Amino acid sequence: MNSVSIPITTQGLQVACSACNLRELCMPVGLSDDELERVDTLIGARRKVARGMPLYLSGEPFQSLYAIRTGFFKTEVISEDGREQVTGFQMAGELMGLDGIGTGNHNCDARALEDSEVCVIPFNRLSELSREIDTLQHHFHKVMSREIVRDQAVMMLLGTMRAEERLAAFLVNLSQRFASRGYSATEFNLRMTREEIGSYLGLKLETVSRGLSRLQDEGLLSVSNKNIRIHKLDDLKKAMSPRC
Amino acid sequence: MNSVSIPITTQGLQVACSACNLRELCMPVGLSDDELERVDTLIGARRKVARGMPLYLSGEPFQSLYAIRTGFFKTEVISEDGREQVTGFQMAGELMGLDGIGTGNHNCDARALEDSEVCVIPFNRLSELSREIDTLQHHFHKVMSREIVRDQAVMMLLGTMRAEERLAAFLVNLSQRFASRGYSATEFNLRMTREEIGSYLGLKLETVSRGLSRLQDEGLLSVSNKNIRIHKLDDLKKAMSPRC
DNA sequence: GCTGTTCATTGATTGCGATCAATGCGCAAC
DNA sequence: GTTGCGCATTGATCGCAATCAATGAACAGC
Repeated sequence: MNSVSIPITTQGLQVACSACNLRELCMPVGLSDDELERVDTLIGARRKVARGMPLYLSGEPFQSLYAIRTGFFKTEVISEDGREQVTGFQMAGELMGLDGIGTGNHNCDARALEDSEVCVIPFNRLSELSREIDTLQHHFHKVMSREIVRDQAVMMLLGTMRAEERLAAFLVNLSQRFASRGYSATEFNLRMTREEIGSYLGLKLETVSRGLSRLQDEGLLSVSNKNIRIHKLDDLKKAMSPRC
Repeated sequence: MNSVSIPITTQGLQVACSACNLRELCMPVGLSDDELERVDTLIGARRKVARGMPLYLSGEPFQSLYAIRTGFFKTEVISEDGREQVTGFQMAGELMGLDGIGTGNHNCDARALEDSEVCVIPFNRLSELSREIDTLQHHFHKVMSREIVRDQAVMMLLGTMRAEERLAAFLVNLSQRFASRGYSATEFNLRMTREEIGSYLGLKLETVSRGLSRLQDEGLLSVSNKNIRIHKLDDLKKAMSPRC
């Protein structure tokens, strides 16, 4: 039935995009069979990244984008004066490396928070192909635009929200992203430390810890180390707003 | 000598991109004459926006990008619970509206801070043309990527910097952008109110006011209402780092 | 000219989150 | 099992920026 050839890489068996279970997340819909086959040629190789290891580092020459197949990443910016800021947490189906296009070098570090695997997408090939396939071009533009909107939402969070509101917003966001991948919206394991959460949310790790305890005391959720169990998702959403 | 036809719009005389003095800022370099001519056809029309008026509002259908020809804009996000956050200030040569591509609707409000004029770039046309002209495609991708990097820098600012450091970073950034447009790096007029600066930097307007007074007391600059005169640009850059 | 409004500055006080500090838990190495 | 280390929690205190409040300056409209 499926006549698409499955390329083999040194990493092992290659799963073509057309057969990937993350297809709805990273690929545009509405491609013809012919187009799908060409998009399959986009993926240069797979790459495994062990927990704690970098996918790329700031300053490295930018060549490729990366689509996460399995695992969990963080991206962080380190300023000249040594300050670190986690700028995002990425999970399966999400695209990394967009920040490198502008300068030709990566502008942040990307590190695996657990053993992970990514699809390497040579940017040259993507550019070529998106010139030929309208749908792919538009999809790519959408992905970049959504990244900008996401960043603006984080700016709003950092600029206007109080510690507990930030925490609630963070958890609700994670919940939704797990849910859209078919996992439970109400129970999941955090892959990052309190310190990394704090960096992302502009808080100290102690404040994150206290905030989680507080949400637990209010009965909205249970925390056990990295395990989160949300009891009242609606109330948690309300806790994102002031004067809850 | 110049055989490019100059289209006329209802707004008055059209200046073609190829003849625009902002060309280095918004257009890719290295286009052939033929390509330049086609890029000239990108601009649908000009549009004047009076001070205080919106260029677009959140929720409106996204059709076009806008390149600022003259003037000054702010973009702001308004959350469901009514919180406002200024996400950026834009000046001549910069592109607005990228946030609308992802959803097909604008995701923030864009308002003129002074009487301004923009070039309207229908997104459909840009997509088509960037499929034909590699250089244009790559330039557009770079612009989007730089926007992402810029947003990450703001996240760093909001997440890790203290009030006075934020203010210094803000002023240094403005200074550089004025300088790259041929204006003075050390004297300029702010187009935005203290409240708008505060919203952008995650501070209250009083804190902005105090911070400026403090920088003035330290002899780094002079403030007179909206007029800023920087005396020690190097020291101001140092004030962006902790323990100055 | 005066009046009203918006914006900016400055002072006094409060409160949230950072900092400092100590304890406890979980997990890997041996 | 024991040791050691990283991570999380909780308490006490401090400091910066938010808040409250009042005054002053700039500017548009009448």
